[in-house]
Amino acid sequence: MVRRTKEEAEQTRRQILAAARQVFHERGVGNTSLEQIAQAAGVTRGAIYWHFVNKEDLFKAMCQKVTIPFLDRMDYTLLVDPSSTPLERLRNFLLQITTTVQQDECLRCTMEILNFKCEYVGEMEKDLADYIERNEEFLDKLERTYAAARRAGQLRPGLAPRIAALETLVFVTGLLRLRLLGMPAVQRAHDVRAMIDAHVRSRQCPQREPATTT
Amino acid sequence: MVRRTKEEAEQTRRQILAAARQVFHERGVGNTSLEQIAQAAGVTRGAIYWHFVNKEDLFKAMCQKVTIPFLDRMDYTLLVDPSSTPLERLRNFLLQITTTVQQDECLRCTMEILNFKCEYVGEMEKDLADYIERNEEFLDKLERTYAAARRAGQLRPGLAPRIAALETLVFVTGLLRLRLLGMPAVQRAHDVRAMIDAHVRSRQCPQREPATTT
DNA sequence: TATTATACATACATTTCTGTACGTATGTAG
DNA sequence: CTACATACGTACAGAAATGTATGTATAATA
Repeated sequence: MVRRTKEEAEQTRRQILAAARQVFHERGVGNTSLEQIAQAAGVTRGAIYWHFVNKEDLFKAMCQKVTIPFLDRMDYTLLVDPSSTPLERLRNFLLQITTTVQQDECLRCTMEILNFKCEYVGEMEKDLADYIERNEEFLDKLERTYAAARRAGQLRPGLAPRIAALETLVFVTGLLRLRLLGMPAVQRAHDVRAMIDAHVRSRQCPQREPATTT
Repeated sequence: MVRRTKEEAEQTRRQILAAARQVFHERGVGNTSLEQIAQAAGVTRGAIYWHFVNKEDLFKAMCQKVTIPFLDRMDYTLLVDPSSTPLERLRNFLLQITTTVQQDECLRCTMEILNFKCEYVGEMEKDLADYIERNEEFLDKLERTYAAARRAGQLRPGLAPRIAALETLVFVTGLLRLRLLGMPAVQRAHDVRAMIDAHVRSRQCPQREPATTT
C-alpha cells in the first residue's frame, strides 16, 4: 500500500500519533525506538520519517494535540467569566480541571507521559521553563481573582491575595500530580469535591455575609 | 592505579555515585551511558561494573543514599513527637520539609532527577507503586494527627480529618513539585512560611482557644 | 614470602538505533 | 496520457552502548 489519498495520509499520521502515545506510555519516551512505534501503528519507519522529522518532533506533535486546548479553556474562560463571583469562578475552575482530567483518558495518558515517562534534558529543558512561565501567569490570574474577591468582600480578612493564590497553585499542582500518580484517594469524586469545597471555604469569610464596600 | 586499600575503594564508589548524580541530572538517566559517568568520576566502566551490576543498580544506590534518611526523620519523628500539640507538629513538619529541601542541595538534586530526569517504565514502575504506598501511609499519619487535633479541640469544626489530611498531602506534594521545578515564587522563604502558616491556620479553630477536653 | 582475592583497566563481540538514500506505486494536474 | 509530486517501504552504513572476558598490579592473608 503506497500513496493513498490525502485523507488516508492524514489518517496514518493520526495512527502514528496514537501509537506513539501508547508506546511512549508503556516504554517511556527515551526507551522507545521509532521501529516500535511504527509496528504499533502498522506502518514502517519510513512513514514516520515522512510525517515527522524525528522522535522529538513526533513527541512534540503528540503533546500539542492535547495541551493547547486544555489550558486555553481553563484559565481564560474560567477565571474571567463575569457571570459569577470570584470565589465561585475559582471553585468552578477547580472542579472543571479535575473532571476533565478524570474523563479525558487521552489527555490523562499524555499528562502521565509528561509526568513520569520522559526526561527533561537538553532541548526538553525549555519545556520546563515554559511550564514555569505558564505557572507564573496562572499565579497572576489567581492573584487577580483573589484580589477581586477581596474587593467584593468575599475574601477572609488577613489573607493576602498573593499567599492565597500561591496556595491554590500548590493545591492544583499537587492534586494533578497525585491524580496522575494513580493515588486511589484522589480518584474518588466525592472526596475530591470535598477537598475543593474545603479549599475554597477556607479562604472565604468565615460565616458572615460579605461586606458591600471596601 | 589499581586495587587501592579498602577505604580507597569505598571512596571511588562514592565518586561514582556523585558523578552519577551529576551526569544523571545533566543528561537524564536513560540518556547517560556508563562511559560518561565513568569519565566524570575519573575511572573506567570497569570500576562501575565492579561496584554495581548495571546502570539500574547504580541508580537505585544513588536514590537510597538520600531517600532513606529523608522520610525516616520526617514522618516518624515529627508526627509522633509528644512535646507539642498536633497542629504544632504539623506546622513543624511542613517547615522542616521545606527547609531541608532548600538547604540540602544533594537531596534536591536527587529529587530533581526523580521528578524530571527519569522515566518510570519497566522495572521502575514498581518505584511508583512504592511511592503511592508511602503516600498512603503518610496520609494515614496525617489523618491520625488531625484526629488528635480534633480530640484536643484544635481542629476547625466541620472539617473532617480525612479531608484535611488529603488536602495537606496535596499541599506537600504540590509545594515540593513547584520547588523542584524551580518556581521563584516558592523559593522565597518568607512567602513559603506565610503559606504554611495560612495552611495550618485555615484548619484550626477560628479565633477561639482550644477546649481542654473531648 | 608466597598465594589469593580484590579493585580496577582494557579489549572485544553483539546488539540496537538512527538517519539517509533509494526504490516504487499511486494520486493528480495539465 | 504523460509527468511529476506524494506517501510510503526497503536497504544500508555508521555510531554508540552494553555486557563480558580477560589482563594486571596490589593489598591482604597465611
